[in-house]
Amino acid sequence: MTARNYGQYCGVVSALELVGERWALLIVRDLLVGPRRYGDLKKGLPRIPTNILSTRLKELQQAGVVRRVPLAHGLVYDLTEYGRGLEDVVLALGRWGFQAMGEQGEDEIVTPDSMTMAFRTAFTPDVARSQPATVYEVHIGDIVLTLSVDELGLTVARGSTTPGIATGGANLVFAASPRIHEIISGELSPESAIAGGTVRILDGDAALLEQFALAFHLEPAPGAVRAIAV
Amino acid sequence: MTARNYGQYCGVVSALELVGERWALLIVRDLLVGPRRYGDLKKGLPRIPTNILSTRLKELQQAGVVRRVPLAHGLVYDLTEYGRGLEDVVLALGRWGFQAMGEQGEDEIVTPDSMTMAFRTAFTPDVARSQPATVYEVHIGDIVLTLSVDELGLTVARGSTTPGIATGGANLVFAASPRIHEIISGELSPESAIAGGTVRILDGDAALLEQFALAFHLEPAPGAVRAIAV
DNA sequence: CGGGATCCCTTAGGATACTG
DNA sequence: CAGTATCCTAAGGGATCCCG
Repeated sequence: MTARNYGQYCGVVSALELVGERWALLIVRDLLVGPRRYGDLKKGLPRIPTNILSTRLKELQQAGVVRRVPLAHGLVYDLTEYGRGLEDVVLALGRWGFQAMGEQGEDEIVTPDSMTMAFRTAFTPDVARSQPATVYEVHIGDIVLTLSVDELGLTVARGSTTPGIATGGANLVFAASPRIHEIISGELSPESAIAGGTVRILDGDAALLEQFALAFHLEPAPGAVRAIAV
Repeated sequence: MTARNYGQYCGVVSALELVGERWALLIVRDLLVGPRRYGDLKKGLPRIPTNILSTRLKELQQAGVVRRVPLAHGLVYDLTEYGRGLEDVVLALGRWGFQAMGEQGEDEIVTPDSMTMAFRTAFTPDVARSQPATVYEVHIGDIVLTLSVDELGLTVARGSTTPGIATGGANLVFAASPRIHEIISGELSPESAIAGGTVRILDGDAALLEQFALAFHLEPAPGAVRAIAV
């Protein structure tokens, strides 16, 4: 344990000693969406070995980042207020990492929680404030997220808000491939996304996709590496 | 290599695959201060094994984060523009980790580069804008940093700007222990810091320490864990 | 079935020595 | 000074098993 300390009196080092181990920040990423059971976390991070998930959760508890909350039956893990302070870190990482995502790999999955945090990352409140309040229902594979944008900001909920009638709550319902990435980066315009089949409008006003592209936008950094050599 | 991939199409994952390995972000932290030679990096990160430093630098180059720059004699490592985009990540980590720093440990060192980034983290431009332009010269152990604050922001330089006459450039010159941490967190007021010996005014107007404490401030988060059990 | 604990094996990473 | 080359420990990966 002594050998694995960085040995510096520094904020960055303190942070890395608490959440710098493998998988730790991905657990935090999912918990930023909401409290999760052990099994939820495992489902959201399929490649994590169960012993690692177990030890990370213990470490995060000891660090005061995560808390076990007993439930009616079972229990959930939840971020403490202190742990919630990691949102800035996760969003900053997501923003920077967005540039290097490139195309979706064969073995790369997309999860509801990672998509939720991705939309939170891409959301630009300043732009959204000048828009009318809008509800988007986005389908990506079998993931359904409802994005509610208003002057207060963004709320992401899992599933459709109106399970019966599609247009009950959402102003725009659309299905997208993970190439929605290119809409958010601005590489693909909303029109050509619809034309090219990346986006399929299921209900509502297709013109709202323009508004969506403005509210959810991440500038690609110059010099970003698109393809990592393997 | 396949086993060490997180296997998710997600910005946070992409970022962690590029800079999430041990020591990587600390190398980036130091390079954010300026280009550094291999030996400089080693000096700034005394606990890093040389083979790890070597492989990290190669990985960071391949990721497009770091670039080798040949010099008149020798060479330096420098961040690419893309790598410089990690500043937000490092500052967010530093801000969050600041809460958990507590007292300086026996085996914990402070380096010029980590202090430089710490001041950049604690700097609050909004407050500083309402202050007159000021130059602080801070001595911490044998580290000397010159902090120039004006309406454009903060510039941190190593050493004294005026090697001959102490007051030539700096409005306030003071020596501080690493407990300067408590001034930045607000736990220790400037007056009591001087009274208690945490800060020793070497030159200039002692009242400027109040202004310093306002310009460099990090709010401690509630629920932060101060002492990590070992 | 949720919530882990245990096992074994591979490999990253720590310590040190050595070289162009 | 700027890195390789070793050797070795311990963290992480993968599968399986356990317990209420």
